[in-house]
Amino acid sequence: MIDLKLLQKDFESVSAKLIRKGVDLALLEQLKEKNEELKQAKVNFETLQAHQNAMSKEFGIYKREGKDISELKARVDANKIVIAEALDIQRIKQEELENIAMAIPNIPDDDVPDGEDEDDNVEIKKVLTPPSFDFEPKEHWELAEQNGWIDFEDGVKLAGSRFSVSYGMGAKLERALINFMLNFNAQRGYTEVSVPHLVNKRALEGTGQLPKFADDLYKMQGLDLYLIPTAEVPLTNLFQDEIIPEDKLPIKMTGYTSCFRKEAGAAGRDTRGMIRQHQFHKVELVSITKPQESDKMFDEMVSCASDILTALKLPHRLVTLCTGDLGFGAAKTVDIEVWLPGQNCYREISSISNTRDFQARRAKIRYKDGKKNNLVNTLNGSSLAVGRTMVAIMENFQQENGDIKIPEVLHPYLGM
RNA sequence: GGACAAGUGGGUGAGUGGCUGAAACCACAUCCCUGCUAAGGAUGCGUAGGGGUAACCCUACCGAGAGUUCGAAUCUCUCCUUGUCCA
Repeated sequence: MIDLKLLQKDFESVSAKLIRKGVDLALLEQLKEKNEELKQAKVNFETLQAHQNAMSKEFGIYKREGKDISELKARVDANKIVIAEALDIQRIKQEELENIAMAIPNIPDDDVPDGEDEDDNVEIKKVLTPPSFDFEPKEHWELAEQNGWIDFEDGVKLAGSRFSVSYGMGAKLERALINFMLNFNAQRGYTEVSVPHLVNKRALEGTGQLPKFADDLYKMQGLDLYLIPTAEVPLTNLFQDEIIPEDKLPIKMTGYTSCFRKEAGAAGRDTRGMIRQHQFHKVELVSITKPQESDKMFDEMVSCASDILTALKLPHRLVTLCTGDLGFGAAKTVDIEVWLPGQNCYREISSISNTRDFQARRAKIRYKDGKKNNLVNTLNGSSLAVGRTMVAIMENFQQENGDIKIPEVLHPYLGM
């Protein structure tokens, strides 16, 4: 959630920044107005309540002194009705405000480039050179089927389209990649955490998936439980409502989970293969820092993800997302795109975001800054999406006969 | 799944209707004192929101929500969590 105080105080600059991200000015003006109205309603209610409390105190004194209370009671009773009304108004205002505020995205950082969509993202650098082939490189689904690694039909049989089943070396490679990535992250100081794959509504509100993106989530029927779309949700919400001692910061976590996404609105995109699945494996990084340290942490996380690809000898590039492509909760995002020879293009394999205090405000994650409690900054990033890493390995290391060379760093994990 | 019990501030823990935002102790912070030795003393110490230049004042919060009452940590109901016993 954005800082309503800041919006109130500095409407011009906050709204200008949000307009860059495509937020309607009228909506922001409405938000500001609602905020004022709520404040008014609160002051009104609290004044009445204070009056009521004072009278109730008198009551005690009257009783002790044996005085007649009927006149006082009449006054108190009358006030009660007024209070109830004032409280109702306050509640309605509160609800109206929240409905708007929870749907406003994060304020983009000043150095985020303007743009409409992914075409306007800005490349930071390329790492490693894409391989050249003296034959026509195949796409991963062809290689996956030819090697017997992945069966897409079996996924359909069990669940439906956009599910797949891995076999033999395909399944082993998944497991090897997860282990390799977790160990890699651990070496960089990230504590491995194993979390539930189901979370409640509060957690999803905390990280910003709800209320706005309910259609992308799988919900358990009749229960307040959702399948997680990313480990970012449970990892970040581990600290929901917590006041973290200053010396515990920064907190660096890594975790592997399956991720579940309905992919609503993605119809027709990447329907073949395993680029876009309803269920996929991902190793995630989540960090919690003081505000002044989050930029440094952000760079560190980008490097961590990039270095994993380098260790796997996979060519990739780093791009800064433009305002139009930036996610709901992110102030800044760097995507890592891996080279896919079969598709002859770079495709997203990791996304690292600094949400600043956007999630912290929603999830009430704070730290003690000397005497005061301050909101922390939360960051998250994939390191990496396992399925897409498999795709990259297949396409980059394919031989003319369809065989695939396994990257050396994975050999120990595969008993090779 | 059933029965019973419990859920209070960083921790332990008191508190069964008003003088309790909450005793006491511990921890913590600042200051003071001191050669009789892991000492003593003073003060401070929850969170969120709002008002005031400020001293300060107001509102809410004792697992969550609803209710009774002029007034609830304290009574009632529902839910959640934990513990113990049973299946």
